[in-house]
Amino acid sequence: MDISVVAQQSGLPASTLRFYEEKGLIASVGRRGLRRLYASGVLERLALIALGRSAGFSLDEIARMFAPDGHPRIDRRRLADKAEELDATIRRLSAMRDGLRHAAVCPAPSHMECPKFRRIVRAAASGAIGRTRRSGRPSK
Amino acid sequence: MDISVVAQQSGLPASTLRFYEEKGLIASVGRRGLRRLYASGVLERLALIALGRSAGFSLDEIARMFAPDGHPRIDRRRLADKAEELDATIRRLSAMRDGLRHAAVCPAPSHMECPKFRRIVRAAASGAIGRTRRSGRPSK
DNA sequence: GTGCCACTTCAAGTCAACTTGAAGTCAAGG
DNA sequence: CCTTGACTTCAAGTTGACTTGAAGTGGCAC
Repeated sequence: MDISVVAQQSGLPASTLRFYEEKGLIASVGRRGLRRLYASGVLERLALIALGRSAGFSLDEIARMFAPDGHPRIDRRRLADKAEELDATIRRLSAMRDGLRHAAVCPAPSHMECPKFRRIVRAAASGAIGRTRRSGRPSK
Repeated sequence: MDISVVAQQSGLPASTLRFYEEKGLIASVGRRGLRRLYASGVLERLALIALGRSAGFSLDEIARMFAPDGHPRIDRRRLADKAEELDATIRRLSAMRDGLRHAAVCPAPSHMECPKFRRIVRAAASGAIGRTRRSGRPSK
């Protein structure tokens, strides 16, 4: 398969595929002239990479999850750890969501006069809610 | 208050406070020589900023939430929207967490032989689980 | 009065995951 | 055979939220 085909099938831009190859995340099976040729298995590989990204692994971490032979060698322990991590994030975000929802309908004239709002402000300040790189689309 | 006091009380490095001031997120009440002096209210302000960050607002978005007079003018609609956004993220991460948990204990000899695992791989690939900037500490 | 050192400014660096641009190559259709 | 344009490489740029470094300043304990 040509890079454009893989791009089309995977939904990733060709530049990303080249970038992933440079990073060792995927490999081409050869060249036709200068042009990369990919085996169809690369699509499953890309799906695994997408999965890892969704789960919050960095590209470097994902790269380390493939054995040198190219087969995924996924440490079950790491998965469980990441699940725990996700769970903590979920709890944090849930608290946040509930706080925002309350603030959105709170009848207090100013947010700072609402005890509930002040409580989540304190929680955020104390780091109980915690510093985070965010999820979701950058909202405008 | 001296910048070092604010740093100490807020847990933020002085460099971050200067950066926030430059961005217009906080303001000093004056100077003693070159040194910034902060009113104690800056701590509440920083708490609000921390809250906004936790909720996934960018610094620019947060800056826009303060009226020119310095008072928070938080649009309830934006809060509700952000809560919705968080909720979507939470659902996504929950699916991910469950998938990871299963994979961590799955008895299949290789992950790719487990139907459940293959299902979440497909979900990730199709973008149903979705692209994201991540939460939580960069794991080593 | 004087020396120390916490403060100051400003430019540049960092990190992750890509994207963009310029300049070059070459397989394939006409 | 020759043009076309999708590919190639490599370097540099992007974004957001800061951090770091160099060089300078001045408040305050002595």
